[in-house]
Amino acid sequence: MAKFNRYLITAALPYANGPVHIGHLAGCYLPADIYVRYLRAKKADVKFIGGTDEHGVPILIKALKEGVTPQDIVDKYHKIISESLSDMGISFDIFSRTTKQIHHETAAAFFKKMYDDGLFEEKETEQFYDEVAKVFLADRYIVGTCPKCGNPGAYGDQCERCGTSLSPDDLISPRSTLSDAVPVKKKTKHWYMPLQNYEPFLKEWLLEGHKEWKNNVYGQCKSWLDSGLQSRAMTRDSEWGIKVPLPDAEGKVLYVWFDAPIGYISATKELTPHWEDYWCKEDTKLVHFIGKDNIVFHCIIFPSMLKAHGGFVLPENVPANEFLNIEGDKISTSRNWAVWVHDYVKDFPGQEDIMRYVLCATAPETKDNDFSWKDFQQRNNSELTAIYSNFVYRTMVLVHKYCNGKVPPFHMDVKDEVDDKLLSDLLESKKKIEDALENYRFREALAEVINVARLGNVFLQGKAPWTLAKMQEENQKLIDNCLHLCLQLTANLAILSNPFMPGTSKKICHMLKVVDRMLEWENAGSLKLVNTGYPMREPQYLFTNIEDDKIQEQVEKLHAGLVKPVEAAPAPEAAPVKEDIQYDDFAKLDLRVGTIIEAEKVKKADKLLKLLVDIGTEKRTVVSGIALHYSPEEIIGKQVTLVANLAPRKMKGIDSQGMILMAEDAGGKLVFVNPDVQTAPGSEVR
RNA sequence: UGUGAGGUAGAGCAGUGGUAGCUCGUCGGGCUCAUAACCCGAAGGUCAGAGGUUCGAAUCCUCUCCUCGCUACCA
Repeated sequence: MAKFNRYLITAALPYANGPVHIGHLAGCYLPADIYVRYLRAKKADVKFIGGTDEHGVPILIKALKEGVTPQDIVDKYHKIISESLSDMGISFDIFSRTTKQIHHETAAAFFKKMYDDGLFEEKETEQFYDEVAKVFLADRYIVGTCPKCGNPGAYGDQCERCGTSLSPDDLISPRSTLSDAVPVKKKTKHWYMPLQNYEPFLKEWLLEGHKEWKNNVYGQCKSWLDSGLQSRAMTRDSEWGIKVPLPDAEGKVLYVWFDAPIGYISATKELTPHWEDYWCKEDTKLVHFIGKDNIVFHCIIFPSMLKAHGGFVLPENVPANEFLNIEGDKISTSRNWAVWVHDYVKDFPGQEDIMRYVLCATAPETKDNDFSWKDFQQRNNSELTAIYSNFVYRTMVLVHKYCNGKVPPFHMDVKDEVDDKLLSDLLESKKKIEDALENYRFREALAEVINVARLGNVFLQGKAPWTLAKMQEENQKLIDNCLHLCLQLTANLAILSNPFMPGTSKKICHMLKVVDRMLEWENAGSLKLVNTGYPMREPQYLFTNIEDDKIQEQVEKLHAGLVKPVEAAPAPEAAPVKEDIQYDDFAKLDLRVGTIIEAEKVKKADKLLKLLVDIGTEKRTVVSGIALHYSPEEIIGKQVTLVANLAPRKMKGIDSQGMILMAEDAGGKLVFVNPDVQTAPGSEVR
């Protein structure tokens, strides 16, 4: 740590088109805040930067749909998001927004510098355009029928049903999601950043220089670099965003992923005139806290931008977390499967520390993790209440009972090895916590904090002052020593848990009547935090048990809020009937009834089943794309209709001798077309 | 399709070649200052599966299975 004289900590800018949920907290805001509070307690020079990301197409679209301006949307969500985060004690030094003037200027200047240095490629391409809504459409905003699986709700970049990567050109009957118009191709010019030019730099800086990064982050970056980078457009056609600062750039804005990370710089500028100390001096440690969805932008693209522009420090680490699930299911804002932060602070006022604790304890640090209300209750009741709060409470009660509510003296003459052990255990825990925090292992650090409370309970149990008190006069010295140490340990707990649960630490300070300055990290491990003879306040509970009904209420609320997916997307009308054919055309088809006698999945193909079909005279091997609708076991013995004279075709190396007829509904569900009753295999269909 | 991360006791995790560990939960005991809280103890695991290297494998190699992500114009 000696290498660095100041810290610049950023947390991903939440996108201002909706509120934040606990997945956001667990993924980046909470770990960032814990890290920052720890650094502040160490009296480090640190700035904690955040803000809302307010540009981009989704905001524009949301505004169009709601009939308001994009500014209305971002104003609304900036307010909700910043209040939610501040309610949870996320202690940004500044929480800015990318629609601010200072950011527009900073981002535009950044772009201009790169442009002037000749670092962009100018390319003209054809993009899809919605002539009704008068906007260019990202692939995502075009829907149509998937050519592979027939899903009528496939997006222009991917079909979510069969997982195929698509381009809008592949879609059958593409439509704009905005206006339903048929997209047309239109020429447009953009500025591309040739990321491939930065490969040598990235390989050396990241792959060679930062092997200590988390597995998930490092692996992801290595995967990108190994497969080779390519040019990426840094501008978009849109009215909502930062205008491209060039003369011939009407209707062009910066790509949100170009402007958003520059938001960290703009916000620092807004915060302090000394912003350059944090961004441009080599002895600054820059750390980006993000969720795993942001890895490439923060580890590949933004560092390349910083390098290209020149004069900026590069991130020292990017400790991205994985995703948090809720009650076993992915968080989904569109289905409203989420625990919203603004709901939590309303339903559990003054109990932010419980959620901070639970989210840190179950944070998805190495893999996706699950949040459940049952777990929330259990951790509160058995860890925070039973171990932590209870230790502090019983200490306070005993001090009031046997020591008149004042810090008892410590008598050196009756000190024993158990007392010494307590101190050495405490120092060891402190070291473990520091080590874990400095290496972004927040779960581990927090577990060790609880362990300190556990040490207290073991100590208290072993000394049993309530037993000593049966002969209080002769044992007073022993009682004093025990409770003196328990009080010092309580004060230590306040320091050690402060980064995680600042509200709780404050409560302890209040009870012990000490000033907040005691919470400075260098005081941890000291046994001189409260002074002999000093009176304490009345005991108070730091945490109380949460009853089943309160948890039940939350679970019900979660399920009640769940929005059922709209059945089969915007159910398109049945496909129009094709043009007439003559009987002879039809007669060319040889359709037979067959019985499936064997079925197995085709390896390395999600959708294919290999079938053996008995058509009386022979048995045919047929590969059919029905694996998503039928399992092999359930179809053996079923009768089907087979196109028997279809030219054989190899699929996945298997010769498919025919095709099974399927009926498909508007939602894309496939069912067999088969005889009404069992019919002899080989029967002709006409 | 390729690729990244992950798969260890009922749950959540640690463990990179040498007797499988921690927390919660469960069960038994102790204590009574404390919020049915605390303390002590026990049960519970063919370390996803198969094969290989090794005196020895959760750990190294190969293959397979499962979960989640990425695959470049969603942010």
